[in-house]
Amino acid sequence: MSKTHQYKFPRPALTSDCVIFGFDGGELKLLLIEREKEPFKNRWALPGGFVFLDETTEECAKRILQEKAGLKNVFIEQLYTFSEVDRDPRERIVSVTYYALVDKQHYELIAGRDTLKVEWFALSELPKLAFDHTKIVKLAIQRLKGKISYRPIGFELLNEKFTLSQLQALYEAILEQPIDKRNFRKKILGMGLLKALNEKEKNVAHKAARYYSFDNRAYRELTQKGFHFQI
Amino acid sequence: MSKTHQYKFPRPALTSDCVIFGFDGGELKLLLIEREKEPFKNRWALPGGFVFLDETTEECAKRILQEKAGLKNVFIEQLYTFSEVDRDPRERIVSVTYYALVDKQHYELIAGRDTLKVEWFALSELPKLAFDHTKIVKLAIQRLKGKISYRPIGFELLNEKFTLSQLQALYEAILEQPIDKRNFRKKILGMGLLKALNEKEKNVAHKAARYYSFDNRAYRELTQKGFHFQI
DNA sequence: AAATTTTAGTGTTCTTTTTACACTAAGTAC
DNA sequence: GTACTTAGTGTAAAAAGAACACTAAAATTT
Repeated sequence: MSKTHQYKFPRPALTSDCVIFGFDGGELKLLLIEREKEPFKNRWALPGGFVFLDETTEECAKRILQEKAGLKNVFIEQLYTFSEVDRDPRERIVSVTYYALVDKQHYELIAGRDTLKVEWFALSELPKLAFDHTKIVKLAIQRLKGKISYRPIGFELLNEKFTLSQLQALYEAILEQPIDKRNFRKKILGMGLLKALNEKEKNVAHKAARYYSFDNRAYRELTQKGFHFQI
Repeated sequence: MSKTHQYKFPRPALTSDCVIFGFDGGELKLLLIEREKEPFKNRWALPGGFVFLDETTEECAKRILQEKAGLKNVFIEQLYTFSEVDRDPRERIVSVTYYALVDKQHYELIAGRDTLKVEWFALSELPKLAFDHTKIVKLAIQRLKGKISYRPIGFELLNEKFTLSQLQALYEAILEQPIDKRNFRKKILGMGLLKALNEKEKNVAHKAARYYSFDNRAYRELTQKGFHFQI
């Protein structure tokens, strides 16, 4: 990359912010960090940071997830780019935002390693957020709600093996509406995307449910044949 | 905005590029401009330009549409942010892309006003594009194809008044599949989103079709009541 | 060890939506 | 006024979605 053609325009700074979703079996949660510095010192915020010259915005988002929340190998997808001129009081900052879906249980312990204060908040009990982060979160929720029905991304929020009841509870939490158990099972099993495992729940005070896992390979094959996931 | 907190990181340049869709009654078209300078001199490209400090990326995209293609008051929506490190051979450039839907007929004359060479290309006959613009176009087509069915954005590609056959032809072109005439009419009229005008086609060598217009007000009201557009 | 509590797991009927399909009407060109 | 072309219309069959209630199995309590 030669410097000879460098553009002279003053440039907005470029950051990446992440909306991190988790699911605890009953409710959707968001991972937030507490800001240590001004502006918005001590306010909760989305983890974010500046995009370096040698990384894509997605790589940046993944780096931030790792550095600020201890999350690794996580599903992320671009959400939207926010560019309001006054979104940061210090200077012009454009943010390419991502949303991440993580298996909360799997990461709970790792999340504390960094020195920052990191906490899960129920969507219904979000604190006031720094910058325009509330707006970003709202869009992320809307996107997740829209996408969960026609793309099999919900599995990213669950353990690799899960029961059908857990899966249903997840859909009910995200869509914010009850789903008929029999119809749900009929539909999801009818797609042929779930592998029934020879394993059941243990130490539950009721009939133990069978575990299933998402069959990624089958999904790819079906998709090629024109199949469309739809809950 | 004080300069005291300015970040020292070297910054990617930020641009905005626009994928402009038009419809000529039979086929989807794309508006491209020919590059006057290196790199990719004389190659066709998406209109684009640098984001200034005092404008959002969306305002930038609208400015570019106006400056480079003579388009004004156009429907645009953010597509995706492309940030591959090597997408421009000169230096690191991140591009926030938009797609625009325009009534091609309405703008045909104005488009030539700028000094740049500007031309409509059928999607099936796109030339080799500069930079990663082919990738951007592919994503835009995919997005349009996905969105046209559940958001009433197709009307942006038609004149304010249109016949049902024109509307159907548009859907068939975008979805790349034939649609049954009677079922299409039943569905679209059943939504109550079209105002039947007291006006018919003129100078056509066959039965003249009635004109309709999209009823934006009805759409907003229905949407509030939980209605979901769906073709 | 019997009874209680709790969630897992299963089919059928009715309703709604989607699909498939063919003829008459109205305008212009010749 | 005949030919040509596209507009405009309804019904029946198939598929998908919605509504609904009981038995099975595990741990806990009595």
